Amino acid sequence: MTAFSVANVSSSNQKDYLDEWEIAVIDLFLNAANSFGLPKSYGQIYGLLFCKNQSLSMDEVMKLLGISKGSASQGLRALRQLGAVSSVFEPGERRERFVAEIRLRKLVGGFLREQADPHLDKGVGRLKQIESLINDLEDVDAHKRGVRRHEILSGWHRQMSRLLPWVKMIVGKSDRLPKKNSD
Amino acid sequence: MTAFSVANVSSSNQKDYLDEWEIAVIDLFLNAANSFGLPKSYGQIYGLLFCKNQSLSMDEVMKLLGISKGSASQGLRALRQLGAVSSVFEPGERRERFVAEIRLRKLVGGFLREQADPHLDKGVGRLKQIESLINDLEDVDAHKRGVRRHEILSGWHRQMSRLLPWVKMIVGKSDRLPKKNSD
DNA sequence: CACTTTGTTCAAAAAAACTTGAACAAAGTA
DNA sequence: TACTTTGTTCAAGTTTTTTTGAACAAAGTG
Repeated sequence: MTAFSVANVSSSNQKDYLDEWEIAVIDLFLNAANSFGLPKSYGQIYGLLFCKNQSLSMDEVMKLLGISKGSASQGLRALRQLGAVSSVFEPGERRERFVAEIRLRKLVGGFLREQADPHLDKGVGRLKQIESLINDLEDVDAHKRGVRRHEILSGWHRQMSRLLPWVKMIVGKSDRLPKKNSD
Repeated sequence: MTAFSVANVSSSNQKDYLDEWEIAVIDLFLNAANSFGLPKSYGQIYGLLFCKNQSLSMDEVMKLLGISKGSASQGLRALRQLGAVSSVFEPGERRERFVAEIRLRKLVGGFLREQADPHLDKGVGRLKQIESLINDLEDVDAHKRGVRRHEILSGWHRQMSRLLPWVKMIVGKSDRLPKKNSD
């Protein structure tokens, strides 16, 4: 399981199996993706790229993780959209290759931009719609209750909007560790 | 749809249908629950309680939302566990009644406590396991790569741990709006 | 052009998550 | 004790989400 891992190298200087620790890391990201509401395969793909210190092609991702073409294609696209993965074109290589973004600030920023911001934006419209429904109420007490609820929701909305910039800010501080020689 | 809503009051001084704005608010929370990774029915239940200015029994929740006993029971339990709902016993009433927690600070705090904290805690163990797998590596370069990855993950873990207290703090500021007379 | 490689799409299959309701438990009442 | 009300549990059913893989498109090559 440990020992000289010399055999089993493919033509592209790349093992065709995963080390135990890599499997553990991939599983970590699988779970993380899950709890962020992303498909497991996205987590697996990100985890795999995170482990490697060189770019991988979609084909290699498929084979190493044992997932289908469709999953790999869609997962890589979504991860790129989130800013969690970027594609590189090695000179003289025809196919696209992928690397993981490892700056937490970028990962969090991308996630918030793609997931949180749209929700807050939709929230504005929803609140307006609710407000107008409440204004149609004729019963005075019912109206007052509605107005109060709308105020609370608006307050929450404002607070969440104020929170996000802070999150991006705080996560940004002291991101990378002091760079070691490796990589 | 608007007009004098006087008829249709049940024995407990409680309408047995929902106003349009209430339906809209419930739908808002349904969507919100969804994007926080909670079942839709939890969002509906919370939304319903949020709209009302008096406590509701499980039975009323079931009937107003048209959901099953099982969903209502499980949803209310989970929401109470999250601190989003609390139960009250009206004097002389035999059954439990429920009210929504509307302080954002409490809601966020409960969510983080129940969802984020456990993940961070599990993370500690996972990181240790990964570390030990990496220490088993014999190849020097593979080991260095592993160590580097472990360092990165540990850094992320530390950052997320630092972030949570800030979130609770920031959301706490200027929570409630200046209290109006209603309610 | 014919052929290969690379990547996308999407309908159908599989898996996961959620909801239901009947059986059960607990506790109050007569 | 027998009956009622209130609430829980969980296997089975339903819905939603995710994955698969075959068909297709795009682009390079000889």
